[in-house]
Amino acid sequence: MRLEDEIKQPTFQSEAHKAYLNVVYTAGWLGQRQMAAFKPYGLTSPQFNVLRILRGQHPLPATVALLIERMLDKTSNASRIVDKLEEKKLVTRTVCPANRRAVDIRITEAGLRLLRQIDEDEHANPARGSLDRLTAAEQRQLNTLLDKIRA
Amino acid sequence: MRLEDEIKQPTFQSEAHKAYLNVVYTAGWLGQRQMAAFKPYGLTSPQFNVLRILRGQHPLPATVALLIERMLDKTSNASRIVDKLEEKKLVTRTVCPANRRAVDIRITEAGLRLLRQIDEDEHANPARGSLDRLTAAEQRQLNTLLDKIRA
DNA sequence: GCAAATTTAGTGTACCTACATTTAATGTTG
DNA sequence: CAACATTAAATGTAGGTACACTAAATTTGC
Repeated sequence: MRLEDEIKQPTFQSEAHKAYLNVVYTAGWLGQRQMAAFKPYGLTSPQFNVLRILRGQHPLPATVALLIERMLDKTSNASRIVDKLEEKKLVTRTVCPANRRAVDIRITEAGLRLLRQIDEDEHANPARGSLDRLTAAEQRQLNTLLDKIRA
Repeated sequence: MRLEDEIKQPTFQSEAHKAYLNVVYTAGWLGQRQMAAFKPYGLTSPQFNVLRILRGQHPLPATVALLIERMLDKTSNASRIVDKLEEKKLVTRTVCPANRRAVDIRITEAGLRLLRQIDEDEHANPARGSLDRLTAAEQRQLNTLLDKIRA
């Protein structure tokens, strides 16, 4: 759907301004769909993303610093997201023996089971599926353009 | 900068998945820059966006419903954003005489002055300027691709 | 070897989003 | 016109982001 119609704005100052609003609006649009998709599993998007990073490390632990490095949102508060996951018994936290400042965070069996269940549900992530509306060439083009914005 | 490097992930499941992450990551990247740019003026991004909508309506009032319709984030809580702007005397709220359920929201002179000041500062919005790294043709291409994602 | 700097997490506060619920005014309809 | 439904905004609560600050462990440098 055209951005003009979605935010009821018939014209924009410039194509650049429209592109700016379009990136921000589209990310929000995708984010809302992702949030709704994870809700049945009792997870938020940031919680899901942290769990995925931990699965990627498994069976090695991750530290808070490693999570931040790999998260989409660098300023998100990984500590508090891990708090929520720990309350739900999806991760464990233990002081790192080699460096007692750091904390070893590990995904639990329950966490792995939950991710497996989400993976198996084809409808679990309609947000990611939206990208299939683009051809492979268009997806590459989009990646190139976005990388260029952040040059 | 390449997404791979920004989130320290050497490969992705698919080009579609990478494109998905790229849209979300780039929007966050732009959002952080916008937020930092408005900070010196004591505004947050949603507050700025609401002020701009109100200036667009000026001297006519807007209702909360109209703000939501035009905001980038449809589920944001316009009422509470208007609360903050009202505290700062940048907008006024009066019960709409024609429909006493609705509230007429208007930008004040102080609000108009603040927006003028931000407009005049060329460095006020580095986020929007990032889009100038794309050529006009690329900006159009990006808009087309993003609109297609939300088809 | 010890004082100072740095690193690693965690905390406090303000603001925001997501979503359900509430309150009041207005429409609708038998 | 009274009962019910709908509309417009506000509120309550849980979780998240932005950013400054704190506390503890470790590293660095004299």
